[in-house]
Amino acid sequence: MSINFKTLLNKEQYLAATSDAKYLRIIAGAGTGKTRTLTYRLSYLLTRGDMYPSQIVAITFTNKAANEMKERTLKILQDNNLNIMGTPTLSTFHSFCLRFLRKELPFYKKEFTRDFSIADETDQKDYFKRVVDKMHLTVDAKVLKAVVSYISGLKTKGIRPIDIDDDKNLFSKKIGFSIKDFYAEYQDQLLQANCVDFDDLLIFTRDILKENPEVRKNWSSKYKAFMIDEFQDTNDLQYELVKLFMNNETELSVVGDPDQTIYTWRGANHSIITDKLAKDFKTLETITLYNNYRSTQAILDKANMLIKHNKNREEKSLKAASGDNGNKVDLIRSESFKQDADNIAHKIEYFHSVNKVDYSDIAVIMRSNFQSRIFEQTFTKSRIPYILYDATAFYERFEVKCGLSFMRLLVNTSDSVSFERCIANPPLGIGDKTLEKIEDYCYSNRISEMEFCLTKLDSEEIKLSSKQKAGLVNLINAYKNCQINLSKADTPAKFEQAIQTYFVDVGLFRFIQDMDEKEARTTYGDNEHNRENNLKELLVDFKEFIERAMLDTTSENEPTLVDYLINISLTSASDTEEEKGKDAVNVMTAHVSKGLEFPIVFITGMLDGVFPSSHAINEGNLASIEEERRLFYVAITRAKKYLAVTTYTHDRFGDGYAIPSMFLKEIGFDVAKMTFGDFQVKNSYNPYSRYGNNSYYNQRPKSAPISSYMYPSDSDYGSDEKINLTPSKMIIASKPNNKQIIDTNVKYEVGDKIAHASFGIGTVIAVEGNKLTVKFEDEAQGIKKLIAGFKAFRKI
DNA sequence: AATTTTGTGATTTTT
DNA sequence: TCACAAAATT
Repeated sequence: MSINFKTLLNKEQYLAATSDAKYLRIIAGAGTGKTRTLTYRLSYLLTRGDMYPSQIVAITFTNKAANEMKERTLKILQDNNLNIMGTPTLSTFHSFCLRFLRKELPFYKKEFTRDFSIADETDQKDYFKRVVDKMHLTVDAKVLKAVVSYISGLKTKGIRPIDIDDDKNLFSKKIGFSIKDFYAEYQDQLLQANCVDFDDLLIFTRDILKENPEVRKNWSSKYKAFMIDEFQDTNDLQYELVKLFMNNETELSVVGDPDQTIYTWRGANHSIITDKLAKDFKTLETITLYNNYRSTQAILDKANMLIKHNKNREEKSLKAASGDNGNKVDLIRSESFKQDADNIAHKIEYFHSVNKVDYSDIAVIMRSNFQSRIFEQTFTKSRIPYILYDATAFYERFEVKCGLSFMRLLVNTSDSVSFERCIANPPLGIGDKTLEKIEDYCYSNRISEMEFCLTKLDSEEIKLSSKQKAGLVNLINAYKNCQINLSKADTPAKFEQAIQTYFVDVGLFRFIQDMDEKEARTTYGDNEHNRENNLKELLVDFKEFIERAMLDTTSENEPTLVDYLINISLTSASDTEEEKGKDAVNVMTAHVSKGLEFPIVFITGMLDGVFPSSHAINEGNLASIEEERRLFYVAITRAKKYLAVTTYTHDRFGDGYAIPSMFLKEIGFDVAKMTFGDFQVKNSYNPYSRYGNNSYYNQRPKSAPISSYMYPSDSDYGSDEKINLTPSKMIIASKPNNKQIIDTNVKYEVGDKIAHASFGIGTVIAVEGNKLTVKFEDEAQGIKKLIAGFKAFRKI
């Protein structure tokens, strides 16, 4: 049996999936079946038979996308009765580099051990604060914020402290101290803590590959093909990395859509896909997918209308393959953000009860996370189940972070930020002053804070009150006890038990329970044991990880706490895999929505200063607005059958009068004609003024009845309008057992006939060791080189 | 005097 | 939810 690519894909998709071009660029507009093409391309490469699965790398934007592609590809293979030996690597750039560094970092940067931790955003802030202290600087919050964002800007570009010329640096002059020294001190702090941040994962990988030709040679020969998804959001550093991991033999295929570049603030550079790639790889072949299978023409019309306003782009417009115009796109207007949420809830209920639409087929997309709160409240009140794709992910929550800090301390004693968190929550009576003393002592004696506690607590070198000392003694006893328990643990339950005992012993559980109680008294008490439950959830999550790791037969190593901590540090908002069967409305930001699709989509809060964001408006340049426009474009193109955009007349604090987003006018909702009582909305955005002349910052009518600010309504939510919907269900792939035994016993000779999964019947025309040259009966396939022993083909 | 608790006001997007 | 300043506690 073989995969019949031709019947499963359209012409362009087929050409893209089965192309043998060494360098391939696939330009795929929204909804053109990009993921489908990519998974089939991966299946093609896996079964072509000239490389091992382990020699193929597919890079995706999120871990979730990676898992999804893995499942879908395995399903394709399974459906076609194909087995492969081993698995390809599917991961993000960051995870891929992490894998590299876990092997190489301790050898090339000797200060690090294999058990280094990864600093997330919160940790980074703490490290930056330490730098301020260490350098005896007095900087206010604003300046510090500017410094942090300046450094993170440098880091995404791959610029290190040594690359900075301080004399020429204008930023250093502006802030009055050396940014180079500050940045260098930050890196030193991380190094002391045996810790790397997200950007370091990429920078260190690049440096090691660049500085050590033998490492590069070794790693680049490991892989024969790279596939990169969402290539329009790749930055220069990531592109440099790809090239470093490639050699002259390596195949490269990339997929992207320049109109969906939404991460320029993180260095994404879409000229890589539009120009650079063709310059670096002369034989680059390009295939464009233009048939949109996702949305109705009414929705695509809006998307096309919108994106036309971007000057810096190549003309391209989306066409519905179905030819179906579909339902018109609605504009829903309300008086306030509360009413907006009510209206959306109302409409969702209508779809659910009248049109029998599953909640899970509905998405609410917003610009920023702060907009989510009202939907949580409203949906809870209206008993609409929902899943929030939260940026402050589970692992970022205070109580979870505390728990994780205690866990991190177990594997990395140098992690000083975790140490700080541990002695502050629950408080041990050690504050800034005492901590500073301990840190100074540790710094001059070149030991970590935890080592100090474990070995020097009785040495009287630092005066501690009896209470402080008792607290630390209790901590180290629990700590040592936990380490013993962990080393003895051989079942998931015992792993969990060890950590739970630890949490109880250090007083974390008691502390978190007290917090819950206090909060229950001050708030409306809708979340009585929230924090405690989250902490318990962390334990369960850990247990499940160990369980999965123990069942995973592909890994040779025993699962450890280190693996768990490393694994979760790269898990992001879009990765939160809620219970799959749960029928719930999906609430998320436009960024998170990238790559997803839903039959029904509401885009909420189309207001000046919300979408486009006030930041983009304040930056006052065309590029920022164009990026917001692309972001809105991404949001619109998520919708399959029905789309509504919403706006309201009062801003989110309820005290000012909001101006509708400029984008509404651009998609044909003529806001210029809509009056706000005594003034008319003109242009909401003026690229030459810092605060756009008509933005809501400086134009608020002082007093007028709210109702006079209502728009004339053209969208009758809840009416008997007929919506034609055919809810489509995502097919969830089951996990096949992919452990296969390579069949090396079969010997091939010239003249042997073989049957290949993708190419059909062929004849062996040459044998060289385990490499076969096969001529296929299908003229289009021609002659291919295959490796004997692959399950992709067999002797007949 | 050092530390912890309490109140207040502001918040882009994420690997 | 989080940071920061002021008040309360040890």
